[in-house]
Amino acid sequence: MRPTVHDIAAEAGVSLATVDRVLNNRPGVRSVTRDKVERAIATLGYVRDVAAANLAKGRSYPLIFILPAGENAFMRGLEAEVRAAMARSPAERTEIALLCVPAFDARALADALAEAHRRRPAGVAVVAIDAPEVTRAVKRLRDDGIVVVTLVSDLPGSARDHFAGVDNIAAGRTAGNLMGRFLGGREGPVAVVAGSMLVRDHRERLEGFEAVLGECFSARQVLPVVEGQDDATLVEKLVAALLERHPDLAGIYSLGAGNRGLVAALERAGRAKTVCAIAHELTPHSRAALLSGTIDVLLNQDAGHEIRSAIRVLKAKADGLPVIEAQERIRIDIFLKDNLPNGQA
Amino acid sequence: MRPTVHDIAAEAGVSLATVDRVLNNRPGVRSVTRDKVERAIATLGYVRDVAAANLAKGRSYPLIFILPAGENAFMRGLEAEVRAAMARSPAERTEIALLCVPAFDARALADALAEAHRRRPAGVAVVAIDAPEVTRAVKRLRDDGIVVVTLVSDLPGSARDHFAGVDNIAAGRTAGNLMGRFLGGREGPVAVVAGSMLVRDHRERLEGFEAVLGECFSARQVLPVVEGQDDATLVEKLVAALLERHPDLAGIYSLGAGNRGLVAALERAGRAKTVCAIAHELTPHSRAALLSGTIDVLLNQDAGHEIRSAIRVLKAKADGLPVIEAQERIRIDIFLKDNLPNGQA
DNA sequence: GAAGTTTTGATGTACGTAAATCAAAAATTT
DNA sequence: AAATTTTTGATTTACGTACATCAAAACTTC
Repeated sequence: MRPTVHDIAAEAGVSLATVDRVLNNRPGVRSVTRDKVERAIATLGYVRDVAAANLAKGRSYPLIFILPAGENAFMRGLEAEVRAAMARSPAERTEIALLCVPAFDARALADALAEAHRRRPAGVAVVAIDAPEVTRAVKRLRDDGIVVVTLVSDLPGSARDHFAGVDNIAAGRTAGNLMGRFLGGREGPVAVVAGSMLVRDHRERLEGFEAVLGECFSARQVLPVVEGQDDATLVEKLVAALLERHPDLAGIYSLGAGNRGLVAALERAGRAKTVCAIAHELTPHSRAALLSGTIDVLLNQDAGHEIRSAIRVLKAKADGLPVIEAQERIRIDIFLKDNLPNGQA
Repeated sequence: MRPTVHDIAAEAGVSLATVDRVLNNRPGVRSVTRDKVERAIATLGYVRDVAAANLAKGRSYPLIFILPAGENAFMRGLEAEVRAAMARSPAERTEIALLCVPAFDARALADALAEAHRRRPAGVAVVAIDAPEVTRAVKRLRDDGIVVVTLVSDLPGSARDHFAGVDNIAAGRTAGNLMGRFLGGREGPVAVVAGSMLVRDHRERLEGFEAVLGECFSARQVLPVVEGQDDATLVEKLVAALLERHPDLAGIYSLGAGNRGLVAALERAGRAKTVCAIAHELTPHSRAALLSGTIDVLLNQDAGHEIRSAIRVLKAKADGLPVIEAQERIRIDIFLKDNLPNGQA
């Protein structure tokens, strides 16, 4: 049977109250006594029953999630996962609120963070934009003891407690490696379509992609990146222009959203099968394009894992508990049409 | 505030005892009364506080894990994760025992299952061998109400409750797709090295691999599979022979263990860079070979996820609770040298 | 060694549920 | 209508921890 507070009180030869004082480091315990108790804890291998402790404390965790608004299917997937987490709230002792702000708008995001601050939650999860006012807003939250986790796109210079997202440089490198190998000896340049260089994840993916092509496939020309604002209509226009200007285009790496536009442009130009397309995020559209062969590889981050991980980390950090980094690592899923899970998304 | 049993008693106009009878379907409640209570539960949106319930019940989950013995690095990784779970036992109310049996020995495995049966655990997790005596042993466990989860390699015809492992057909198909694309127009046949056709996961990977090559890369010759018994020494001999017999060998798919032998043979023959090698499971050796370029792609299943998922499922099923299949899906990790996590394994 | 301070003990209540007991009420049968 | 059975209520204890209160003991300080 696992030891309880009573057992360690008996083992240490002190009262329950003293054990409690040590465990919850309340004042009024001589250091000799404290040592006795701590030795008893060690020898018996006592571990606090977190469930019972939470029950007794009646603790709950008010959390705020801040996501970009708009049509971006991946972000809407994230939102769906946040709502699923809300539905689990009673069981997880969380009280989750959701704020949506215009995409790529640092000012609006900073305002949303200030609003979140006013509500005094235990923690905030935010899809960050890499801008000074955002960094400052995060700092103010942290100064008030509010835990901040960045989601999907990080804010490395800031005081954020944790980043729940993939290693975007590695993602870009992976795309570069696959693109290089898939193209093999085939001629022609490679294009890159991003959402915006304002967000760090897109910058990092580009950096990784270009690095690998430069290192390992230096014969391959990479065209200057174009920014589609994660907007399908704009992306379609841009890709159509690229296809027209470069009849020998060998590949496209779409590292942001708006893949409906990418797929439409490729198919309309009749180049779906000849251009190697690598894109990000599994959505109903990108899934269909992968199965049809228009997209060759999809890199994905599991939205459900990201949200659940963020919540675990927020709760742990709010309690001052350590986080097992290895367990919270968000993996880069690589989907070919052969390993597509047949369920959701 | 979330509703408690008291609230639903008040709402339904019955006593606490009656609510308890309904919640834990104890006998002695008229169906009219039961309906009243259930309506109250629905209108208040009551959700049982599982933590408090477990506390009150003092429930614990005796579980048994059965793994193959031997040098197989992946299996030893699984074992390490089981031991890590044992260390977490006090916090998770589990009591985990570990049995190791000789690999590829159906008889020994059936005996181990019988031994597990004798110990009357709440659940058993087992790396299955696809043999009638194993299926029968699993059936006997199930007939006694013991939950059975297969791990890594499934036993589809059996009564097992759940499979915690990857879709091995998809894994084989993925390997086939990548092999086909990586080789591009290059000449030469492809070899397949398995551990044993006795275990289902190896058979399924082979099936998927051959299917994709047949469907999409039908010009490519696939040599007959050779079985290395997951033994590095044997694998090295077999691969060395393959390399000698086929000077134009373009690729090798190693779908089992013993990759030390694969790497050694390739490097000794000076063919490490010219033969495209795709292998399974991230271990210290395979990781090094991926980084050095001897192995081109590693397919991996996360041992930690598998063990943790198996435990969650065993506990849930032991309580008769539903399992969220999507959440328990084990993903196929595809590692290139660019997206290798820098931590463990 | 008396007064003051700090440390410790004893005890009780609470959290939300499980499970048991016994009495009371309601329904059923005769 | 009495006897019997079934259903319901009231109450208690327990799980392991948190937290508060008050009294008793152990230390200081002068």
